[in-house]
Amino acid sequence: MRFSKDIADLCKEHGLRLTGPRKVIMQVLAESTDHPDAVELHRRVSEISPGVAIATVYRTLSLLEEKGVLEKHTFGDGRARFETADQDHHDHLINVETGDVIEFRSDEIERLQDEIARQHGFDIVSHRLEIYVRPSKKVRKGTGKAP
Amino acid sequence: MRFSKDIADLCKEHGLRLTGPRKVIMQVLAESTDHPDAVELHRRVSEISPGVAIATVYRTLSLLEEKGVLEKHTFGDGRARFETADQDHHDHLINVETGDVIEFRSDEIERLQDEIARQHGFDIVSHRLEIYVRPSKKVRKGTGKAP
DNA sequence: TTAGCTGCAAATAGTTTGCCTGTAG
DNA sequence: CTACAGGCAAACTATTTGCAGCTAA
Repeated sequence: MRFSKDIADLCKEHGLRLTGPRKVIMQVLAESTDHPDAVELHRRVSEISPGVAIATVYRTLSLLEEKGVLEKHTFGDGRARFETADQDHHDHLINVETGDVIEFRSDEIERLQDEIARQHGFDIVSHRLEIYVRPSKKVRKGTGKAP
Repeated sequence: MRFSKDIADLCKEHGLRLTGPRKVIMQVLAESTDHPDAVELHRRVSEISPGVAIATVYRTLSLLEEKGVLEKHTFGDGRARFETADQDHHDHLINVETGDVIEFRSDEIERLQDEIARQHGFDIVSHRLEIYVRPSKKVRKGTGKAP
């Protein structure tokens, strides 16, 4: 997960104090390649800095969401997951067998959504498209997914 | 919300006993035009039959979901909402100002999703598309949405 | 009769909050 | 110095479960 700028700068820009817990939490987020939920994030943070309370993780996450730095997602399983909001918009492909989340983007789908909203007399505020998938049964060379 | 068949038949078909609480819960579901969550459903059920426990509502809902009669949705707000699974597939347009949920379907979007999954070497298990919208600012006759 | 239901209350899981101490700026 | 943060534990919300009595088939 990549932040648009340096952690210190991000805090400064949004009027947040650069504290120890915050540094660690944002550091762990920055180094995550997946979409961890708050509990998992806290677990990772605790490995580096055992004293950090999970309440602090939640407070930091909602603060960052409020500031528009992070986006919250809920992939159907009750828990909230986060990712940086500064990058290009994308949707998600969720592998139901492994839980892996793959990002993708389709301008054509975006355009169709816009059209549908307009047809109903609405403007789009945001949207969420999640495709739950499993590896294709058909053997095809190049998937790199040998069982 | 319309069930594919009579409540009694549905129960029989899935080997479920047609009990008082179940009758009321399914009745209320059948008469709902919105997508109530378990707590709201329990509230409505209680108006008709005050003794029904919310645990029974949850148990009935997950039982019906398990049997494929209902589909569970989570529109970002922690709570699970349900709708009948027998009808044609559709996606949701959520009016963020009123909370109203409007159903729609776009074969073209469906087709594109399929294409994307295939490109990544996956088969679609299911998907979820939610477009969060607000009434268009542009005045257009015929929307029937006078503020 | 009896496996399947139910109500009740207690248990979970995820998340939020109050309070009082700690510290970045 | 002091307003913002953090730790801790209690509070909350949504949902699940154990148990003992009830009932549809």
